[in-house]
Amino acid sequence: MARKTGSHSEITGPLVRKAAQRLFARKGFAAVTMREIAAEVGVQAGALYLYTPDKQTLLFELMRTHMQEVLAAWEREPKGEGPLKRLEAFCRFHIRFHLERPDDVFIAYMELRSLTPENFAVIEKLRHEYEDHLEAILAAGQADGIFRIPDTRLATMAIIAMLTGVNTWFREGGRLSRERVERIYWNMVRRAVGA
Amino acid sequence: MARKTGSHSEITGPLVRKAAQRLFARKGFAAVTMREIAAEVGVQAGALYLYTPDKQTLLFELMRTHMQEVLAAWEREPKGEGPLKRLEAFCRFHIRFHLERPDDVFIAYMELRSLTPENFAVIEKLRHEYEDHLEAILAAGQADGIFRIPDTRLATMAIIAMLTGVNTWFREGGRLSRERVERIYWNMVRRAVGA
DNA sequence: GTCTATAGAAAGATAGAC
DNA sequence: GTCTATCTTTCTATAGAC
Repeated sequence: MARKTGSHSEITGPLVRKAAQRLFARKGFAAVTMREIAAEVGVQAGALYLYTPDKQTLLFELMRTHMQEVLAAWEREPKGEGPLKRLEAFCRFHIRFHLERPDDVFIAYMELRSLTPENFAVIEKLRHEYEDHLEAILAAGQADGIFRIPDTRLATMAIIAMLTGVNTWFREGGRLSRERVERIYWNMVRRAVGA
Repeated sequence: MARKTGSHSEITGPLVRKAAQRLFARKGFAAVTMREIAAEVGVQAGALYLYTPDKQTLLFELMRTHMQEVLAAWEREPKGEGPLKRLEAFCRFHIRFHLERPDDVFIAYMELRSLTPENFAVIEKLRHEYEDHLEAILAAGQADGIFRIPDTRLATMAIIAMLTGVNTWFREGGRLSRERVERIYWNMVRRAVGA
C-alpha cells in the first residue's frame, strides 16, 4: 500500500513493469525476487513499492493490461465479411499479436495459478471473453453450413491451443517467415473446421 | 547428497514423489516449499532429504520419469498399418495418455524453466524424441501422397499443441466423454493434414 | 523519488539424538 | 528412518534519512 497508481514518476513505473514482465516470463513469478526486479531497473528493492503496492499486484496488472489489449486490438482488427473471412482474420490476428508479445503471452498462460482467487476471477473472465469471439465465429459458420464442427466449444479450445503454440517454437529470423507461418496455420485451421 | 536412490524405504520415497508431483502441478515448483511436501507426506522437512538430494533433483526425476513413460508407452501402443492409421493411433494415444496424467503433463510443460541447464538438456532431448515420432508419421504420409503438409516440423508442433491443449479444459464426467473427445480431435487432425 | 537499514518471516539444507 | 533443533541465507515489505 505504498502508493496509488499515477501519483509518482511516469518513467520508472513503466520500467518496473517492463522488468517484472521480462523476469516473470523468464523465470516464473514465484522464482523472481523483488531485488532482481529492482536490480534490472537500477533502483533499490525498497523503491519498487513506490510503483506497486506488492508483488501480486504487479503480476495482476501485467496480466490484466495484456488481456485488455488483446480484446481492444481484436475490436480494431479489420475482419472482412462472413465466417470464413472472419475466421481467417482471427487466426492471423492471434498469431501476429501473440508473436509480438511473447513475454506477455507466456505470463498470461503460465501464471494463472500465481494469482489470488479474486485476481484470477478477473483475468479468467477476460480470457473467456476473448475465447467467445472465436466461438461466435465458429457457431455462425456452422449455422450457415460453411463449417462442419461437431462441437464449437471444443473446436474453440483446440484452435486457440494450436495457434498459441506458435509461441513455443517460433523464432524471428528463423527458417519460416511470420507471414508463411500465418498462412500455413490458417490453412490447417480452415481444413480442420471442414471449410 | 543425503542418500542414493533405493537405499532406504520403498514406501515413503514414492509418497514423497507423489506429494511433490501434486504440489508442483498445483502451485508451481518455485512456490512449493519442502515443508509443504513434508506435511503432505506426514513427515518432518528434514526427513525428505533421505529420499532426494535436493528439491531440484526431485523435480528432475519427476519429469524424466514422465518423459520415459510416454516414450515407452508409445512403443508398446498398437499402431496399425500405414501413415493414416498410425496418425490416428498417435492422436488417440496422446490424448488418452495425457488425460490420465494431468499433473505430470502440467509439470512437464510448465517447469522446463525451473530446471538447471544440465537437467533441461536431458528433458529436452526426450521431448524432442517424442515429437520426432509424430514428425516421422507426417513425413511418411507426405511422401506417400496421403497427406498434404507444407512443413512437417510446423505441423508436428501445431498438432502436439492442439492435442495437449485438451488437458487445459477437459474434466472427467463433464459434457463430453473421453472417447468422443478423442474422435473429434482425430477428425480435426485428419482434416488439418489434408487426408 | 531514491537511498540505507532493518524488521520479521520463511526458505533450503544439515547435525545429531533416538 | 524420523525426529527436533538450528545454521545460514534470503525473502517481502517498511521506516526514516536525505
